[in-house]
Amino acid sequence: MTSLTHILSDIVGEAFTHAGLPKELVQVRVSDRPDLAQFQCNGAMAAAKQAKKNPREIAKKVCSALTELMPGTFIEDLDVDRIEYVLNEEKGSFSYITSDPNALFSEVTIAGPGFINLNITDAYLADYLEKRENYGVTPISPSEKVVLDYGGPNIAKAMHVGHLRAAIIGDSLRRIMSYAGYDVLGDVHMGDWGTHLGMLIADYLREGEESLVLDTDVEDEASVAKLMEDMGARYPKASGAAKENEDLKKEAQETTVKLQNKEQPYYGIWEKIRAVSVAGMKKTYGKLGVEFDLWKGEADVHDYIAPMVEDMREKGWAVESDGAWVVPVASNEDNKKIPPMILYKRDGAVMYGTTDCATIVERVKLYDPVKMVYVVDQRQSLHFEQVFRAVRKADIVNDNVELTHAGFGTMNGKDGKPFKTREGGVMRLEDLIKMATEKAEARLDEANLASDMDEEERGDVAHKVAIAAIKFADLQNQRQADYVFDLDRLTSFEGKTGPYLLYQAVRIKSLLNKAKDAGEKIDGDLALGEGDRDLALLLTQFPDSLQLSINGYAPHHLCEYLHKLAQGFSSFYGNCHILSENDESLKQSRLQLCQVTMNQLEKGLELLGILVPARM
RNA sequence: GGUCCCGUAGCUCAACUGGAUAGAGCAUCUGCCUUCUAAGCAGAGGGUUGCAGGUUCGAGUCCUGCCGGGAUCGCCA
Repeated sequence: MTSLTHILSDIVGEAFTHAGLPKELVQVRVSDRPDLAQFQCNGAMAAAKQAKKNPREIAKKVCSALTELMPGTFIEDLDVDRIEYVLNEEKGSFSYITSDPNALFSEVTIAGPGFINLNITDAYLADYLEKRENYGVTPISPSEKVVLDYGGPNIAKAMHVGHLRAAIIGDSLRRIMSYAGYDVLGDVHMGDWGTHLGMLIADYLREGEESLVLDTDVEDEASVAKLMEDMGARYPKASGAAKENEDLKKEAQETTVKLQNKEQPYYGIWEKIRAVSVAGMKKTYGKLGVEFDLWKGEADVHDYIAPMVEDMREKGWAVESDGAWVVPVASNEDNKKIPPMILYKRDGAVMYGTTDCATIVERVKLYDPVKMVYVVDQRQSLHFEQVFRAVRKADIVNDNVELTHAGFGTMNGKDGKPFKTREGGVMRLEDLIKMATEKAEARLDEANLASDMDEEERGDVAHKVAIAAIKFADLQNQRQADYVFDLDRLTSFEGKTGPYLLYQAVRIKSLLNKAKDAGEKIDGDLALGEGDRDLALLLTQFPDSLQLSINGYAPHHLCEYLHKLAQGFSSFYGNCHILSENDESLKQSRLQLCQVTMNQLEKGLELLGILVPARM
């Protein structure tokens, strides 16, 4: 990224080197005291700590070095001692101020225990914004292959709100990383090979109702929905029965083993169940606007399992234990108990750890990624710890490949317990989207905004608003922490919400359209004044928010930034004349600022998986 | 019981990994639609960051001990 803070960090870093200080300590960032400065660098204090010296003295040396490095930046050479004497009374700290329009810094100040505060000139700020391509986002080079795993819905089950977070966070990370130059493959990685299917297939066969499955037409939406409905009702019944009855449980386990051995008729029924489920899943993910590059499942790696386990046995990594085949992954250095990872259960069936390992085998073979990232519920952290240890132990991946479980917190209800509907069940994703869409439609009608829209546009706008509300409400939360699922919040359109961001983008669109209708070209230079500076400064922070999001697999940083930007624009919009501005060059400059803001908002929202309607 | 995570405004959440005066939204209150979309703007009130110590120029953030909540601990995923 060549964000403004990176450029400033490089410059101040040079000054550090010049002053004989380690430049790694330099990280210029947006000041958290905007009343004092635009940017700050805390490196002098860190350097002082290392060298056991006075941080203000260090900061002075850095400022002197800055002057030497950038003659012309300052009106005259920085005589630190004199300036301190001169300006001390004025500002309570010493600083250097220039009015040179070609300068980069307009003010450099040392404050408090040793903060180096930096202000840049409006001219440099304008120049930066005009010349930066992609808003300062520079794609990594060379590109790196990344596999992102963020699906995980089980086939034969309706998708519910529990699948929301993985989908939304993962899809956003896919978009963000892709934009930042990574070669990303998003994999839905469905649960299609587990015991729940043995249970379900056994139930169909016992009841003699397998034709319900086999006669379903994958092409026909109603037919698909009907089977999904049937399976959705059947599974809890079968699962409950198996818990009560040992024979049924055994039957389900045996069926699972037969299925995993691809025996008929089990495998044939399964194939149909999977095809139907995928059709249903694609529809739901489609409504959410969540996309995948790979529609793979656990079953797809089945053929990798036997050779993988064989290899592990030969090399002694896999051992027999209580009738099962396991990989011991505990280590002496552990201060916690890590159970061995089970490859084959006593009954011969595989577990999801087995398929997860085999999936890594396949991913290495087919894609050879440098990162594999799992966006999966935090509660599975032990599982991933086991899997990662097992594949490293067995040399399936080498040490420079990153394996990350980017876990997310549980979605709780208002009572602090995992979210349940009033009926005690889980809320379906389809129902959630429907509720939000209806609410958005009502809002359109209420504001009389849709009166001149046709039915299609009205539906499209309502859908975009609904998805924006749901996604933004989720994405703005820090990934790791549990959070409260609040239907009112998820379908709220005011305040810090997705629709608020859409609204700001739409207002700019509308304004720019008006400008174009009036014959404006929107290609003028930026000439920043008092009213424009805050917005312009905000616009430089986009790449930083992306970088933070990538580093932490945490899209909420981007959300935070976009919300600030939208607020900044809204404030600008309320306080400044744009189309009605009499000063022609100022008008042009402001239109330009609007254009950049709009582009960035729209791009940023797109990276969150949110689309902006033409109007709302 | 072992291990791990969490505790920030009435509520829901941030705080760029140790920085300055802890920020947003909702809710409450006060203004603003006769100029570009009021899904908006300007402003007010609201905090002992669970408690008690410690580390240092400096702690919501790090270390210790409590209190409270949650997750997880071999044949489910």
